[in-house]
Amino acid sequence: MSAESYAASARSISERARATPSARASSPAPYLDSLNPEQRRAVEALDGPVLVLAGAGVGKTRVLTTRIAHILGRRLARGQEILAVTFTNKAAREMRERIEALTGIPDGMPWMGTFHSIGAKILRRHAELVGLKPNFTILDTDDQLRLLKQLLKAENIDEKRWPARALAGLIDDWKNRGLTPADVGAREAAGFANGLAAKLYKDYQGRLKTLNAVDFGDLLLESLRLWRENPDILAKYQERFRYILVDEYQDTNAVQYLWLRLIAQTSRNLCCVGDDDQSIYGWRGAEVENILGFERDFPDATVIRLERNYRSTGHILAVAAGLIAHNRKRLGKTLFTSAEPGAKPTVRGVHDSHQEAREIGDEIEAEQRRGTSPADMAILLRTTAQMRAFEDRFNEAGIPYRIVGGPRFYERAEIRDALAYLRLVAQADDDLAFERIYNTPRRGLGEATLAQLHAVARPAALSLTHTARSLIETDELKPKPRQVLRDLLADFERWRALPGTPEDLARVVVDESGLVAMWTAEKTQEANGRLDNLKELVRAIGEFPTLEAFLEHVALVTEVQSQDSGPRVTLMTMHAAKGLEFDVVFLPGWEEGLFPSQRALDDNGLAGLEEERRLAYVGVTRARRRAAIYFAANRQVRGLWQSSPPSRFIDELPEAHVEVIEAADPPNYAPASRFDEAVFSGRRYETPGWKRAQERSQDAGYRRPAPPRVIEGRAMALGAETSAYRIGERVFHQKFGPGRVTAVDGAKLTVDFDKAGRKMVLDSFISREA
DNA sequence: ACCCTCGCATTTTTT
DNA sequence: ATGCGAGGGT
Repeated sequence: MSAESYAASARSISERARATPSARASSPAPYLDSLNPEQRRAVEALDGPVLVLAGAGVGKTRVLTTRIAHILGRRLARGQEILAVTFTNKAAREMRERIEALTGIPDGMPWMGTFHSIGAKILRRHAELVGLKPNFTILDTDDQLRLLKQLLKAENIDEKRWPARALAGLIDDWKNRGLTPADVGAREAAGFANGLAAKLYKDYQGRLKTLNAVDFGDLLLESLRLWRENPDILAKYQERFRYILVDEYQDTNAVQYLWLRLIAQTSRNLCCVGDDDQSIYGWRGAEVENILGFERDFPDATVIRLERNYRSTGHILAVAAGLIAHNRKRLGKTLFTSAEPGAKPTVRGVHDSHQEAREIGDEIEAEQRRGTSPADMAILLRTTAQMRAFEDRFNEAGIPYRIVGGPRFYERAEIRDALAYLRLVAQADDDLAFERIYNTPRRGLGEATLAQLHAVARPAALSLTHTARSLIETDELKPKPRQVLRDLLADFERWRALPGTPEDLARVVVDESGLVAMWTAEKTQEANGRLDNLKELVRAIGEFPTLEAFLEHVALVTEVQSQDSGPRVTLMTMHAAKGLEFDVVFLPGWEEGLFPSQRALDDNGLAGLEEERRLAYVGVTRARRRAAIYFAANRQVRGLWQSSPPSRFIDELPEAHVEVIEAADPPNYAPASRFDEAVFSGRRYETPGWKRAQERSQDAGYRRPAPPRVIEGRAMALGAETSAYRIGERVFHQKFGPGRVTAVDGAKLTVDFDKAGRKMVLDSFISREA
């Protein structure tokens, strides 16, 4: 039985009667003509499982959107019968827009979205079946951590030794792998708090249920459980989704894989698009192996490779290919292009992160003079911490920039406070929201009052709001907190009864809650920004029909669409850049320890290194016509200056396609001569010659690089054999002022300060008295 | 209850 | 550098 007829047999006669004739009658679609043969095959292979291996820049999104348009155009399914999952909201939005443009139908694809948003949608429909109410709250990381901290405290576990963050990571990992508390064995849990982790996980899930809440992982795990435990409901969804498309398939984790396999069982019309070379989310549970699993689970799958690159010029592509060829674990794809070779990607060593920012700023200005719009340029970084240097420099130089990712709007304290108020308006039983704001702004309610509330609420399994309502009618509470609490509850009652739009409500709540007054009172630059953010929040709510819709959006969508004011250079992490492209791409920070990240290497060895290399591949392949790589000899990390050798990835680039830019003038050696050695180590890449470098990287493997040498600050000071200071010498300390050395113990000095008396200090904080 | 200071760890990356 | 929790003073 073919997949199509199998699917068809599950549909009603009238449905089939309606769909069939017009499907055959539709005219050859003009949108197919502009596709290359492979793309066209990927679009037209509608029957049965399809795996599309799509390299960078091969028109992947185009294939996905055209495929959907094709399904719709041939009337094989209606929009609501197509399930299309992406990983990011950005990708979902883009695909939605492109399909609307192709079909002219707005909102035609209700089941297009991220795994998480679709999971949430399904879960809300059948919440009772997994022990939730339909209006359940989706916890963010912050709520989650606070909850876990409470649990750790309850178990008397030392939070210093076993941080809540680590437990959150563990639970997240289990959920990504599809493990419920019952599935977590002793061995799995042994690594945390002497095996208590399994119990904590169980307690955590219990608390979530009482709170009528889920976390991110639950959106998938619980919808999977829902399907598994309710075959009738599963069957409905299996019949509904006649076509399933998955973007960025290489990033799926175990649950997502099971989820897809289950829902696609009936129609078998599952089309997964992915690129093993761009798998960069292993750290959050993604399993590239799912690509291999696809062919195992669907042996009849059609596999289509898209290898013609339309994005980058020849040299850029060659550099990317040469780099990724160092990975062993690949399915192997060869990208090619008929575009011009173009300019060779450049490699440039600089003295430090400041020079790096300055040079790139200058290059951006030069490009602008040549007619490149700032909007067509991007700086792609390994970590968000690297952004600071560029922001500072660009502000100085007046270069317009925007940050994608970075500190998220909805995670800012002032926004989360306001959101907590709104959550409580929407749902009085949201205890985590209650705990967040019951004393924000300060209103004289403290630990003691909260403890009293908990003492009553816990055993009775009642919410804090509910408990507070009854407690204020008794004499349990002291008069003052009692009155304050009464007022607070009255505020919420009033707000809940308020007529008007969600935006009106938000404006009133933000104002009457005292949040605006709280920040206005601060009168700092920062507080002003926070007030602006609150205004922005109110404005954002205006775009939603109901408060509930807005809160759902906030939980699932992390970024906020910034109103564009002119073209800007984009500043973002390489992770955030996946799927995007720019004319000119700057890639700073290619240093050992930073990129590849030491952490990735330490935690995951060769696999970690290969993932880092894929990230480098993603970075380079974002560029259409120019890629510029930089490494700095010196970089400030957590306040300390560190010196690192250039990234091994630089030595792995194919020499013939790279232009090495030698510093015209030796870098500026200021401020002190002790940087000299580090500066020269930055030039190492030119000396040994590319050949040796290539050979070295051939036998691949994971070499542990020399750890970064800290050349200023504590680490060095502690390691120093003897101090440069002598007993009796006059010295000056930033905080304690002038004094005289009375004893030397390695780097530790005992100093009699003129004002502060005798102190033990480190010599690195001391200078000779002027 | 609130404020301040100090010591300490911390940070890759995101739905 | 920054941010959090602990501890002590008001």
